[in-house]
Amino acid sequence: MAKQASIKEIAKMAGVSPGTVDRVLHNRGNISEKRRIAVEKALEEVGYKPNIHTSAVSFRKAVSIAITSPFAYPGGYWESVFKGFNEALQEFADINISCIYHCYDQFDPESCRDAFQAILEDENLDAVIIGPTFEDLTQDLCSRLDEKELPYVFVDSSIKGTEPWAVFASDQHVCGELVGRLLDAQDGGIAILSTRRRGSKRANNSIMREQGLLDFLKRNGIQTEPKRSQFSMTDLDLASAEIKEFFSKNPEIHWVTVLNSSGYIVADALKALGKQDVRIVGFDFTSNNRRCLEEGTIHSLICQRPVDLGYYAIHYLVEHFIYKVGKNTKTTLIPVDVVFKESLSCYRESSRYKEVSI
Amino acid sequence: MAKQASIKEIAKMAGVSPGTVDRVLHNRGNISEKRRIAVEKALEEVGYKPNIHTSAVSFRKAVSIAITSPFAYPGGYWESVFKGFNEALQEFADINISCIYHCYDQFDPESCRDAFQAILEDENLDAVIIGPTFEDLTQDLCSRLDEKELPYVFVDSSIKGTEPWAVFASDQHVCGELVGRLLDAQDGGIAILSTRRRGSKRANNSIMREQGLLDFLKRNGIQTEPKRSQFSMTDLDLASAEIKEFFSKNPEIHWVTVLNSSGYIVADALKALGKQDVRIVGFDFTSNNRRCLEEGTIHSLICQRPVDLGYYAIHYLVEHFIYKVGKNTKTTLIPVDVVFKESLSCYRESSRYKEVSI
DNA sequence: TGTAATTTTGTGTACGTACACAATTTTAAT
DNA sequence: ATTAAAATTGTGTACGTACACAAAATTACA
Repeated sequence: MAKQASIKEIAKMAGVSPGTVDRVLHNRGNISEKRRIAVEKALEEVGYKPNIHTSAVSFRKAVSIAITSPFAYPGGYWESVFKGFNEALQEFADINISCIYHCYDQFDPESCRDAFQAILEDENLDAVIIGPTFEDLTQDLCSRLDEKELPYVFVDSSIKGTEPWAVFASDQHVCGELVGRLLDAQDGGIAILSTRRRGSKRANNSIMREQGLLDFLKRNGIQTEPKRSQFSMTDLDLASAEIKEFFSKNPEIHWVTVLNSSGYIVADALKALGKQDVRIVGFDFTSNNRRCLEEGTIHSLICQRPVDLGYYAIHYLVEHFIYKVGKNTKTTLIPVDVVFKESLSCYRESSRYKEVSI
Repeated sequence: MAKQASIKEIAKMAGVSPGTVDRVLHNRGNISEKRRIAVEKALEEVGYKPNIHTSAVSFRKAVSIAITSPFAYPGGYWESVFKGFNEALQEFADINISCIYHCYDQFDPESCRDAFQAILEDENLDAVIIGPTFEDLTQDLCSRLDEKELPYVFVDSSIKGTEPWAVFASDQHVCGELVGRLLDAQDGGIAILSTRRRGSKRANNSIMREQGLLDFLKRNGIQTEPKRSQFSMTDLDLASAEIKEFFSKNPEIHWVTVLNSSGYIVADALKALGKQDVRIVGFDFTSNNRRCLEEGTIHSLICQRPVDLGYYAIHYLVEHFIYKVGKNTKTTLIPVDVVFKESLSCYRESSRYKEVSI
């Protein structure tokens, strides 16, 4: 644990003043070639790293971050992402950060357009966090942000044709393969049930999950195509009827997955029918899914650590503001968890673990 | 995001000097009742929280931490814990921390005694991190540390009859239940294989895991007791022979668990035999187990996030030194992960996620 | 060569906390 | 009431970085 060299020491080594070192560090220009090289040599020599604490102390600017994502419903996926935002903001309570939320209805492109417009009209922003849904709208937003040279990061998924500063997301193909592993199904008995979309395109995550599942089945010698069906996600009675009809028409189905957070709707419908010979693998640690896991009507949940997505997005931006690091696009792959009834009690959906009194 | 009040502002509110506020904050004494109450009222009123960054900057003491645990073998469990120590130390590179390792042979009480003795003789320590094995020796060490008023924390498991400042561990009973869930076995075909111990008592973690598994089986109506057998963990040829004999004598066994990190030994033995009709559920993301998961000879691994154990232990101590928080024993329950072949690629054994260039 | 403009470099202060030390007030003892 | 001792309170400086501003050096131009 050798003590870190300070700017002062670097200055002494290079035979310049601390101010000059600072100019090199922050590319502030107005510096002679000779000294710049001397300073860079000294920095290199001792492997200089700024002291995060004093950097943070000296960082007196206020930071304004806009956040746009689908609306966060209580107990839902995006609420967890928001929880992550707040956890990070709490950790950075010493720094003056203001977040402005511009949420949209993930089934209504118009509401998304409005949200993005509001962001583009805000002249006071330092960065944007995007939980994307509509590809074209998001591409448009991003190219405008590029013009304004405003950094933006994606959470949950990324959109092609954009230049984000960072992406925080899980590998959805792996999620799909895990579905296959967890269903542990025999040939011919598998169904993929999904929520009916009103007009809008199918979510990219869900497409990649399906591909992962199909690849798994192929690799493991399961030939029969999974059966597919849809159910309503707005009218629960209708959904229940649709699900009932599907299973009465397809009694050979014993393994089911729903590739978004709506697995609980199928679980509840089957529970009402008293049908217990179907294994359901669902997605996301939402309150409804949690309940079904507890009840035993959902076999397992594939979870994406949404809290971490939010936490790391804020963390990344703040660190980059403090350190004044330039753009260097990175994708952070967040691990995927498998949660069973048995591990419900110890699964903590927090970027920092909870403490328990003993 | 209301700006945090500073000590100066608190002082103004209470009509005292900043030094007086500091004395209240750190219980330095020598303060009149009247002012103490005034300051406490002001602190309460604004919900004062120290600025972690300036606290860290002002913290100029050197900290010395002793770490005692079983030896860390390459690719093994404790190596990951050590990785966590180093990750935290890197994060706190600004602070002058020195760690002294006193590792012992987890099968040799004498070596443990020596390690503990060395810790007790070190007059320069500020805290101790203990990865415990031998109950009686650890109890003895802890009571000596209590006498010296040295803080100590446990990682991996805790020892009863001690007064640690913190514990970082996973719920082993849950781990055992997960084994049951993952084996997904039928009555009568289950075996618990374990490594033969030379003299020493059985590890507490392993006992609790077994209890969790038995509880799961009972709850799920599996009546037959699992078969048990032991194999050598030092002589791999002997182990292989023992495992071969067990399975030839018990052909009905199709579901096997090894309740410590040695699952790969069984997996390799069965692979050599060409026996593929046995599902193995193992423990810990060690390099050997990882390989077997990849090969498909181990079905799934229950993993304890050892990196997090190390990371949080250091983190806890440093934060407590900086904040000068008093003893307030807490147990932090680290979640348990289930890793399959499919999720191998995205499982990151790090407290801070890795970045990937896109 | 002298002067102004420009570039380069150095200096000083702020951030909020911790703590040593100085200054002041209170208490005790005569 | 006086003085010493003790208790209380206030002041000042350090930590390492960031950045505004002052100072110095260099260049441009007459």
